Amino acid sequence: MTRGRPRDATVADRVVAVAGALLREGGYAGFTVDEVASRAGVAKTTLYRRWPTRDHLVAAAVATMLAETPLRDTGDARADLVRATLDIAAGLRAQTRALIAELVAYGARHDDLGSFLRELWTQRRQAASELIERGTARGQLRSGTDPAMLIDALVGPLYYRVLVTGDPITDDYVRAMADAALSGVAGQAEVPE
Amino acid sequence: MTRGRPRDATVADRVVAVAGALLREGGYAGFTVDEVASRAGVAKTTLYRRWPTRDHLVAAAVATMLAETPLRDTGDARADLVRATLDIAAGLRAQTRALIAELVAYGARHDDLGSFLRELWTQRRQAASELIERGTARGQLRSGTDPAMLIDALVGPLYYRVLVTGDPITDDYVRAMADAALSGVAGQAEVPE
Amino acid sequence: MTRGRPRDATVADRVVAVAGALLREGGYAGFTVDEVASRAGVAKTTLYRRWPTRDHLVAAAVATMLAETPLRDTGDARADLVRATLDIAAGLRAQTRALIAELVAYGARHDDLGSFLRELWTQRRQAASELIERGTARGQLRSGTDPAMLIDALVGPLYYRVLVTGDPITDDYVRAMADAALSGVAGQAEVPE
Amino acid sequence: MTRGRPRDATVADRVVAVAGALLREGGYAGFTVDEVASRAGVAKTTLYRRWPTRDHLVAAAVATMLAETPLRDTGDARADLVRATLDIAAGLRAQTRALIAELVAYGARHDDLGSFLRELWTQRRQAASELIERGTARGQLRSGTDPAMLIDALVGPLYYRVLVTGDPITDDYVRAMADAALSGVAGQAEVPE
DNA sequence: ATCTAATCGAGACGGTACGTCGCGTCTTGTT
DNA sequence: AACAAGACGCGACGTACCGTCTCGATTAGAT
Repeated sequence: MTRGRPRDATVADRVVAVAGALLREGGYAGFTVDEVASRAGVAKTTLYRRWPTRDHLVAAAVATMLAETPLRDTGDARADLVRATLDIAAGLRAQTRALIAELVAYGARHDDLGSFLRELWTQRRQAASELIERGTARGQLRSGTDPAMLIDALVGPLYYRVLVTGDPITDDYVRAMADAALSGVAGQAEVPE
Repeated sequence: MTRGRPRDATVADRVVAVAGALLREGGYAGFTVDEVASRAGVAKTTLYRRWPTRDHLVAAAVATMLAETPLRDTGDARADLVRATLDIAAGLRAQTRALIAELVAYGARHDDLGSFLRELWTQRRQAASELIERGTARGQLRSGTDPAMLIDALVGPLYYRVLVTGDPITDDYVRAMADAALSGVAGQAEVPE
Repeated sequence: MTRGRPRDATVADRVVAVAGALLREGGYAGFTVDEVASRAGVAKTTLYRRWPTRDHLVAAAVATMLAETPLRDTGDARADLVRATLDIAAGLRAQTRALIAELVAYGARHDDLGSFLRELWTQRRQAASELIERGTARGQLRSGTDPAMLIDALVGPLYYRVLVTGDPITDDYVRAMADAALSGVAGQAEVPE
Repeated sequence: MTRGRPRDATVADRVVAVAGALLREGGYAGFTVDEVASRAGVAKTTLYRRWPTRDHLVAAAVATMLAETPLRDTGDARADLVRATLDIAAGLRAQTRALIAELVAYGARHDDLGSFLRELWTQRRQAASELIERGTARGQLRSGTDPAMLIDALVGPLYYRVLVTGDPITDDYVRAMADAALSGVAGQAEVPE
């Protein structure tokens, strides 16, 4: 029973695309509502009708930028985890350090964006946790392995390097780190090359 | 080339103190250059003579907030490392998540700040590296341990939790993680970079 | 090309009124854009959208302060001219010397203001010129009278006293001066320019 | 019994020269104490020791800029006055309109500069007055001529054109105006070509 | 076919902070 | 003492962005 002019469905797509581009170009600081509106050929009013705040818009843009890297369960938990870690590393390398850092920062400060991002990450961790548990059940990982800790051990160093030290994350580094984590946290099995 | 009136040494201290206080009170958003200047009893001009940007000032304030956690070498490398990691965890817990994240973000975006911060962190990592090497020489850590990787494995998960997931960092968590890292990474062969 | 929200017509009036008041109170020095905005209940942004510079605003204010002295043509050109000159003198006396001088100074320095003001003055001179020509046609002024020179002779000394010497302009002075000009200049042949 | 280092006599000259140059370049607005000091190779302190205010410095600079055009008494009062008026017109043409206007404006606003300038002008008017009185005594000007009014009639239109209308001041204009003034204010004698 | 109501583009508006500029004072070491 | 150098307090300037508002012009479903 809705009346009046219907919303233009193309607006959201255009805006989010522009927003993402701006974020990549100039980071959070170079991201201006006016600029987004202008580039997307959209009035600010229209924009604020959909996203109540600049940060909401940022969140929307980021969500589409963080493409889901699917987590496959091939039956070999170790190989799958290494594979997934390599994917994450590749994703981190693809983005600007600055953008990731700023997202983290603003996520920490603004609850809107923060809870949104945390939920996004939680989803992925959940999938990984289940994969780990299946691996543990199959005896591929040491029994008693805490999934959360294993994930931290695998992914933590990557974010640490990206955000804090700025050191590069080579695939070799990722493999070595993953092997160590899987031996240390996950068990004593010899490390397969 | 005479010097002119020397800079008032007390200014920096006062300003940084006030800036830190403001940051703790209201975070990045509640941090105003005018307010800092006014509370510190300093002209904005004077302030901008030392820190060219609001962000530089923020960084300076946060840098002093990250208190030096001394790294002791008692002869027991494992125990010292666990101790140091616990200290770092305590330091992270003491700060607001947001502040650390924002500091990281500035460092990523602004090169001068970034190199300043990276150097700050590099210093600490250097000290830890030497401790690890001495421990390896004493046979307390597996030979061939790559210090950088060990440090990443110890500290990375902490920052990851603080910055990304927001999960709490209990001492038990730190100990478990450290044990895993020391068994896992400490036994790995050097990783070519 | 639609128009967007129309400008609030009351803004200009309020602002100019406040600006004039401030000028009268404290002169050019006591005139602050912030203060004008605040007293007029207007954002500084709005203010700068109309007047690109403090000086433009000052000019606008002063321009409205120079009230239109209507020039009547009663049929007696001599009497009308003396009357008008007395009115101008009264207007000059009413203003602060400084304001008029500053207005003139801005006009001299900034071309946009200058042409604006010059046009304003030209309008009045035009009306006076026509009156003079009608008077000449009626034989009340010597034939061949150059209107521009007559006006200069009538008004010039007034501005000179106000701006340069600071001597007072009594009505007697104005009358004597006008008589002299009307006998002297009004009888001169046209001056080639 | 003065002790200590004597003042550097060359300072004043250098400073005033630089100040004058700056005034001519950018007018009152483009005149900065810091810039003067820097260009003159002088410390601001030194500068403020001599001129307590920016305006005092401006006044000093202007004083040297307004070169005295000597007023000669050849025995022919009419010719001498026309000659002097032409000199003044030439002087006005030589300066930037803007600078003259600004001097007038700031003279009107700031008493320091104002009284200084007024005294400067008064001196000249005094000389002219005496010349007029001698001319009157010699019967070359109508008896009862008010010197002040005659001067106003001669010079007023010039300043008016320069400051207000912006119209040019040709020598023909000056002569015609002077003749008219001398006939109107000074007497009925026929106008010599 | 018209009425009606929501949407859209455009841009003005209030607000808050930013970083800059100039003035006149001060505090050094030097001559 | 006077000087060069330059830090300092102060106050205003003009700009940038945010989120709200008020317009006129669309654009469809309801009447």
